[in-house]
Amino acid sequence: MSRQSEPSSIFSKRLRQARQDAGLSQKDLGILAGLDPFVASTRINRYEQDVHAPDQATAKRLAKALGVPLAYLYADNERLARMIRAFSALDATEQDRLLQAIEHA
Amino acid sequence: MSRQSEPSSIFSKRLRQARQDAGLSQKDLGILAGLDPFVASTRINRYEQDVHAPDQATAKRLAKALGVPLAYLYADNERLARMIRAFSALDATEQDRLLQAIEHA
DNA sequence: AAACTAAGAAAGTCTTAGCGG
DNA sequence: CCGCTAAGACTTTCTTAGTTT
Repeated sequence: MSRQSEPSSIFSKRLRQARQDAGLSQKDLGILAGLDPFVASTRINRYEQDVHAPDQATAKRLAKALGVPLAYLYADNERLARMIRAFSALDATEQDRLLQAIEHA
Repeated sequence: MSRQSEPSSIFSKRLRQARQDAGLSQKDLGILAGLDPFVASTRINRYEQDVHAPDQATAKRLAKALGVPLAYLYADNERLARMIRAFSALDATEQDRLLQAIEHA
């Protein structure tokens, strides 16, 4: 991961965006996700800067702490990102109804 | 990553599922994704068994080779997985129409 | 307080060289 | 051909200890 002058990864950008939307500091997000308070700030910072990438278990805990589906953190275009968040806010019945509609379009 | 008797990660399961749906061998998928042919089979195998996890750049190339959005490989429930695939098959106009409908539900 | 960084310690992945179905 | 695996080489992340805004 992480070459010098590359654009930030999708994950990095979505993570920062979602954290700021949630009004959390880097440290607070890390703690919420179950990281040791002494390392929380450093680790979240490195993820957002795309210097390091978390393993899948950590990514899952971050998504949970942020109240977004894990898949949202990997959505590589804005429409898909919006769709994932909106869809996850629906209840099961509405999700099923929507799937029927889309899959038979 | 990877403890002995844990269930496979979301990524592992979706990767295998998508590869089999595409009718590819582990080796062929790896080659399609740009891996060195000499290591392709081993690496895809390790990803599917959740022994190792690829970096984000590799995950992105795998998704592309499989014809699914990167986010699909991280969808942690079946409804969301189906939604991501169906949505990504729509053209931009239809995606926008759908977003309007969902976000104002 | 919040965001950020360097560097050694620690933990991970990758390549090579295979086995068995 | 296909799926799978061990182990040393190699590469990455993590913790500590800070600086900067």
